[in-house]
Amino acid sequence: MEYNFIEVEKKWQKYWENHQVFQAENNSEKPKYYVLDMFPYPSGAGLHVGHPLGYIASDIYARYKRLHGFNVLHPMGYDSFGLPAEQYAIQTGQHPAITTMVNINGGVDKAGNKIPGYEKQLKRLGLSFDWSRKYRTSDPSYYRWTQWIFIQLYNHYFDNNAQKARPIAELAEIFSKEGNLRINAACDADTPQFSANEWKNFSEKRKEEILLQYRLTYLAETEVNWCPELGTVLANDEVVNGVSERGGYPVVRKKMKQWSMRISAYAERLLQGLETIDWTDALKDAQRNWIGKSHGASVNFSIKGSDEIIEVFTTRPDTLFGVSFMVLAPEHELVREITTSEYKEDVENYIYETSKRSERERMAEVKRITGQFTGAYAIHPLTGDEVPIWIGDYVLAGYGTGAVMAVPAGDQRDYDFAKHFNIPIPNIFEGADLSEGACDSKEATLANSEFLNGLSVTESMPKVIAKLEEIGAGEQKTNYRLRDAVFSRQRYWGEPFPVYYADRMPKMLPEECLPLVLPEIDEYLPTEAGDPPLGRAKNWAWDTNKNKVVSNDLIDDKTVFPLELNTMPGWAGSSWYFLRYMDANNDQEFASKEALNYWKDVDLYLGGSEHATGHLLYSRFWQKFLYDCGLVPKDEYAKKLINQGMILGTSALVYRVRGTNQYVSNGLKEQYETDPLRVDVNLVGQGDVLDVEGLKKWMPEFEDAEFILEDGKYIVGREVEKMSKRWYNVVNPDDICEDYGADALRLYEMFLGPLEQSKPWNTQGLSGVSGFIRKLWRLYHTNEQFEVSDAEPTKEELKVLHQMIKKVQDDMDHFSFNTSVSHFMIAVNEFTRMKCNKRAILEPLAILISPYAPHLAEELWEKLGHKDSISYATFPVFEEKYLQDDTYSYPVSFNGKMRFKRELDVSVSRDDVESIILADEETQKWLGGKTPKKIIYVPKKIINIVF
RNA sequence: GCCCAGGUGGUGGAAUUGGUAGACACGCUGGACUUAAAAUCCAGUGGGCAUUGCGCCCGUGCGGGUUCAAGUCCCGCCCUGGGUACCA
Repeated sequence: MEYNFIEVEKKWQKYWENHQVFQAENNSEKPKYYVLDMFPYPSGAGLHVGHPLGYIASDIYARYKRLHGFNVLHPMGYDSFGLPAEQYAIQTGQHPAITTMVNINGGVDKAGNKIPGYEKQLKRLGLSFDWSRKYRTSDPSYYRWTQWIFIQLYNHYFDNNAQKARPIAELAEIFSKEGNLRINAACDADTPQFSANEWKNFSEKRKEEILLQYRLTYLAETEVNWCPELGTVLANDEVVNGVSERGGYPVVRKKMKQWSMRISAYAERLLQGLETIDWTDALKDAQRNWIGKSHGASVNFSIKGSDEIIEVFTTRPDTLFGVSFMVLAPEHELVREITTSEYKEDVENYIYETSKRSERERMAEVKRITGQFTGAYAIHPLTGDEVPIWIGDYVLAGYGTGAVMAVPAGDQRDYDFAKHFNIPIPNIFEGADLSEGACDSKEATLANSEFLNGLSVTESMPKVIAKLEEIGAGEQKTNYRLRDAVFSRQRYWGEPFPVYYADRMPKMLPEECLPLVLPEIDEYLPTEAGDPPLGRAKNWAWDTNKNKVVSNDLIDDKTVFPLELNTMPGWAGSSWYFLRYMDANNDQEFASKEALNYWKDVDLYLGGSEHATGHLLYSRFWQKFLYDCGLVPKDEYAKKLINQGMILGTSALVYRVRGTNQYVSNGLKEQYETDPLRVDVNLVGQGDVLDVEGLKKWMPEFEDAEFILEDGKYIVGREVEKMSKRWYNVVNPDDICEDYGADALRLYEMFLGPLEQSKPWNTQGLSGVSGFIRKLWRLYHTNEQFEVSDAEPTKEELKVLHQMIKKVQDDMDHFSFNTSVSHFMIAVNEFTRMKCNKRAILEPLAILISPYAPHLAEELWEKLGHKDSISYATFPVFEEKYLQDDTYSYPVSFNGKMRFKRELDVSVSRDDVESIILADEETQKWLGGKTPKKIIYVPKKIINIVF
């Protein structure tokens, strides 16, 4: 009886579902283990073979942990709010909720395309998810808590001294006692200073405005990335190379009133926290760079004829005597104030020109130097010299203070600017040649710098900072690149903010009124007035008496107020989803204290590295905030994180002879002038042979094609590139499950190579694991009948078994799934050779392999006479004694080159080894009469003779 | 430019602390079975020289070095992939 994977896989998937085999317990005596996959967005295109790589790896680990007696939480759900479903809604009018449902459960889209259904595809892979904890971020029962967390953020501020969040009510208390002069809290840059008395005399609205400048989520006029094509703002991590990450549309800078998250307050904690978690260095580095901590000084320059001062941040305060001009960002708030009438027009023109240029244009023209003198002068704090103030777009409004002290001698950008505008370049370094460029060496010695002359960079830093502090013109300062994250999206398919506006000030809905459910609208587009799509909702007002959503007609701004029209960004729901899995069906809290304290954190988190500076930073921030509020037990939520690599496609190329409809086989293409064209990889069989008839039917353009064959076959060219529909190189896991089975797919994806590496997919390779599965099956069968013997295993058989146990265990510790698969093959080859069908070997073998090929293992387990699922069997215990050999086959090397082997007793002494080896005929041959200088003997490793 | 990861047969990769380079597979070649093909099984397969037998020489991106011994460690380069970019 050959192994029928189709039937067996169906049988066990049904069994697991019916018996809820993988349901995790929230109160268990067993130790917990939480294995999490990154939240997928269920797209209509469905899975390709690259997607399940991480799911398979995490599933193997989860199953492995169950075999070791852990209570394993291994959940799955959907990050279902987001742009693609909404873009589809704009095009077709289909509600994004329906699109999302179809994408998850399968069906047919508006254009009649068959949608495979994300969940069906996942279930076919035999993944041991606890489906009872499944949810979608677009479920009101889920986003109710996203809204709730938003309110908590709104109700807190960040105490810089304590480095933690505190209730905003405490802050108001402090203000009424001592104003804000002494408080050290994270706030907007333009927060005014006031005394207790001033505070008391502020109107209620003014007080609210000021508190808003401290809240961890706040409404403020900010410079945002506006994407006109998508009709929404985007966060920094959603903008890649000046265009939107999704769609690649241009992004421009724009000032808008938006909700923001004060993530910058947590910059230091986010940085420090990295030290405590086991994530890859690449990922930690990416986060460190994004946070961008730098040490330096803030220096205040007064302005000639003005009370205003310009504060700059510099990492090189030692070069202060080299300042020959200042540059402000065009958006800097003081620009208009300080510009002299003479330069007003030029400055206005410059600001206008800059604002027109998109981020992308600015980046593309990095080499273009632009700027404009303002006519104003700053006063150098140490020399008293007058320093001209310029504006230039190489200074970014969002970093530091949006102003720099320019030291052309020490900074290449300042140097280029000075050269371009003929500004003097005073040399402040001993013996530096400034004819070609700035001297940015940290080894330089200072000159022309008064009390710093002759000092090195490191020596002068503290001196100059001390001086600045002494005269009150500056201080030591640490700066972070990390900026607050814009949290509003002018979109429909996202969480509504639980916010209404009274007298244009935001007010939170009462917590008990959540969720605020997304309203129905007629079209998923902005309103004619330019308001976000929610502006189309007819019932989108909040009645503060009835505590419910009512018709807009009832708005009176006394008891009925308009609701917020923006929605939350895609990352809102994914910033805390890992907590919800702990208690997914709780309708009283986001998760119960008991559940949170039992599961605590994620033990293993698997996902792609593309989330390094987005999701993985935001979610750490929310976790830290919730931790500060005492709502979660850990301030880092994922102990260990692994980034799985990408599986690349292997595109198939045909070569069209230029100007004809003839296609020439790969081996002959050099004889013609050809253009390569990509064709569907599914038309290519063994040996890269193209199914010519299939190609003719595939697309009309090939219908009348002629083919120049080699050896009667058309051989395609191959190219490795990203798996993508447009390259026709997408391989669907459903097809693989159909042809080879899910177990074969699981084994093969792991066998392909190290988890973290990118590697190309090649369907041909599947025959290897497929053959292995059959071979394994045959071990348990004789003459097509299941048959195992109860005979005692031999020493040799036990050795192979225990070698495998050890290997699998070690590999698991290092997440080297690929080498385990190789080792299964080796062991099965060995047992086949030994004709071993003993229960004492085959039972543990089935358990060892069950995380990788669970369907096959369950079937064998049942045949072995077990009533329960193999998922909760006990992992075989490794015993060293079976590996111990009496002899070892030593490689004997001469000057490091291996020449022959000799079997020696492991207990033999060094002296004996030397005399045995020297007496050997082969040794004498290799020595050729010379005397050995030295004999290296490493027990159970090597013998090396040096001569 | 900066940061990170990587470079081993025709291909994917193995060699976990320096100790037999190329495990395990794919592919390819030859053979068996078959009318034939597929499937299956067996053998060979890093390159070169020799194949009359032993065998020998060269080989882990390149050039140096440390060591009895280097794919592995150190120094200097080259290349590929990813991230990031006027960050003061």
